[in-house]
Amino acid sequence: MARAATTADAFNAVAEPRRRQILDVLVGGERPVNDLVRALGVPQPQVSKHLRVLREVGAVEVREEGRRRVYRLNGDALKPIHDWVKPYERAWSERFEQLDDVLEELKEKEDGNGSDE
Amino acid sequence: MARAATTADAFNAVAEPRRRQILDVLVGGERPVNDLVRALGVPQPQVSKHLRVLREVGAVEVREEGRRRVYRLNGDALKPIHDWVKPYERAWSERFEQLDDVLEELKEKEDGNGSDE
DNA sequence: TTGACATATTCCTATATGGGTATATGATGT
DNA sequence: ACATCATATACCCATATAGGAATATGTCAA
Repeated sequence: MARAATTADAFNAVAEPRRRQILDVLVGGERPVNDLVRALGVPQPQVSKHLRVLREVGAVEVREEGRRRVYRLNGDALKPIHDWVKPYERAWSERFEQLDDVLEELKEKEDGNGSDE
Repeated sequence: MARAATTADAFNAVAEPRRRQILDVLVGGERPVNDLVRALGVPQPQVSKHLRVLREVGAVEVREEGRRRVYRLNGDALKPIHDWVKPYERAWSERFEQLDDVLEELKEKEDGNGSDE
């Protein structure tokens, strides 16, 4: 089997740097395709193709406005990524390390006295 | 050009569900390969291959212990993902939406009086 | 209608993939 | 030395890709 499709889920969709870049631009508000083309400095067909992928995973939505299509962010689609990576935060967060120290201390104290409950 | 290598960065590495699963197991503490094989219910060669990818992006580290290799998590490698996705949190967070309401209110108040500075 | 503009789609190609299966490497105990 | 356990690697294959280039689709303005 090959790799999962880029459109399989948000994880696969945002694995591509250009697509993250597009989303980063759209955080600043909705934009027509041409704005994105200029912002990324990438040929228009590629931008359209990336937008298709983002659309398919629900990360962006389109609105037709005359001859242009205005894309807007739909951050909800990224929630699974956030939720998944969140627990790993403790690995690099000072605050969590300090919390770990406190918990360690409590545990030692508990181990000290045999009284239970 | 083809898709970026799975070993290109953490984003590409964790796009594969099995690899996220492996990391999720390792959050609970270091484990030899065989434990992972049983935990995932996947043939051993596949687990070893996924571990290779995770090693190459720095998401796990190995320790040799007799004839087994004990893998442990290195959450730091996932920080870029967390950092990237964090700003999108406001899209689904109630708390941020409420903050947005407050800011909106402040903005309207400011628009009301023409006094500047 | 015609031409310019905005966007999407199609066709091409090299490439890396994940799964399956078999085998290599290396350590352990007897 | 040997069989066994633990892990990694090699090989094969179908598949989806990202980029490039060309073109289709659709809208506006004169």
